[in-house]
Amino acid sequence: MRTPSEFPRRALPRARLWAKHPNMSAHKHASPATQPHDHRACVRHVLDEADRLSADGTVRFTPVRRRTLEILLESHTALGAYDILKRLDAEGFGSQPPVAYRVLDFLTSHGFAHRIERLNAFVACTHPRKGCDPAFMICRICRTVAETSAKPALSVLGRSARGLGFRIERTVVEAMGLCPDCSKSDSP
Amino acid sequence: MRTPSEFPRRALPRARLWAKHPNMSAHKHASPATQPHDHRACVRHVLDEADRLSADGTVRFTPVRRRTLEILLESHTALGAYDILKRLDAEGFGSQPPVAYRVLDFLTSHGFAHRIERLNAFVACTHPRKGCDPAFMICRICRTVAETSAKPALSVLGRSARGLGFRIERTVVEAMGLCPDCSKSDSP
DNA sequence: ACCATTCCTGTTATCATATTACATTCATGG
DNA sequence: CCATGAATGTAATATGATAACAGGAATGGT
Repeated sequence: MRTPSEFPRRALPRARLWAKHPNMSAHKHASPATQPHDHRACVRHVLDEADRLSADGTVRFTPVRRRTLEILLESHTALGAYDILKRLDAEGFGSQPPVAYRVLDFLTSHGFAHRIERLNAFVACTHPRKGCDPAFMICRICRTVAETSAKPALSVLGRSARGLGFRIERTVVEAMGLCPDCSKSDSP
Repeated sequence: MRTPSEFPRRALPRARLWAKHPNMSAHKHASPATQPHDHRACVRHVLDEADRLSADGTVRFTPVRRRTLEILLESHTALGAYDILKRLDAEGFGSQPPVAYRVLDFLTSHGFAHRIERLNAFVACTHPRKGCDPAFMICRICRTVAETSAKPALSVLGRSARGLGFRIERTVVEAMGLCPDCSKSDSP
């Protein structure tokens, strides 16, 4: 196994990599994936947030973790765990499935990424914060994923759940269909 | 390969097994899975519907198909494709994955069963009819699945989709949590 | 500075879920 | 009675996910 010092993948000083006690604060939503936007700013925005949280909390953004987030952020499309694993392996990280799954578990449980159940795949969260109750629109052609809020939909569902005595802990809302671009090419 | 005549699994006369041109009609919802109900009636209700559709339409309810539906109907819990396959194999049907996946594909595409994305598993639909836009409440302990309508939630989501130029074709709404029973045992 | 603890990373092996490709059977309709 | 297409069957393989365990690195106490 190689030593971490062989992987100076990022410009950040080591000290900023390790931190504790996160305090995720809400902020304005980023532009949705399907809308034209300044993607470099969009990426920087998320990474800055990650660094900020790293700097003040229990969230430890290690090299693999941060690199994986960067990979996910390259596009707003869903990537499978093995796609990510291939990338990480090629860059000198571990080559075995648990490497990818552990990182993805970290990212999703801290709100930096979401799992798309329908695709068994993952996307970066473009507005990382707690309790974001996301709903996704997934393009069945290009796998682009646009994230919106499921809050209004969930309030309706919650009422129905209470009627049944069911206690909801988490809800998956995923709409499959065509993004604006693919919608044009697929049919009039 | 054994001949079909070796498998007189059902009491129905052969003639009723094959039919064409379905005409699924809506009817009242069955009692939700988490509520106490007459399950024998609940099962009969669905199978009668299947037979009725078999009798007048393109829907061909072959032995494996009908048997699989019966298996799914035994409980309101989600079964994996391989669980079902094991059962079918034991009863003399094929033993390879495509057997199960094809049947499940038939059942889901005709509205007799639903795929639960979160569990990679399947449940019988207790009120088979077209365009039912289901939402599910899934117990994370006993895997019981209660089906309700996602219509109200979807109308909200649809508005958001139109705003993004996204064309929704199908929506997955799955709430994970605790059913009334497991809710009691898990915590006060 | 040293050690203990804990978290993180890595490995091998295995399991679970799903599909492709192709052969055979059977109901149906000419 | 045969042609056709749908349904069923098989083997082989792809894809997704976890269990179990070993070594390394940061942290905290002394």
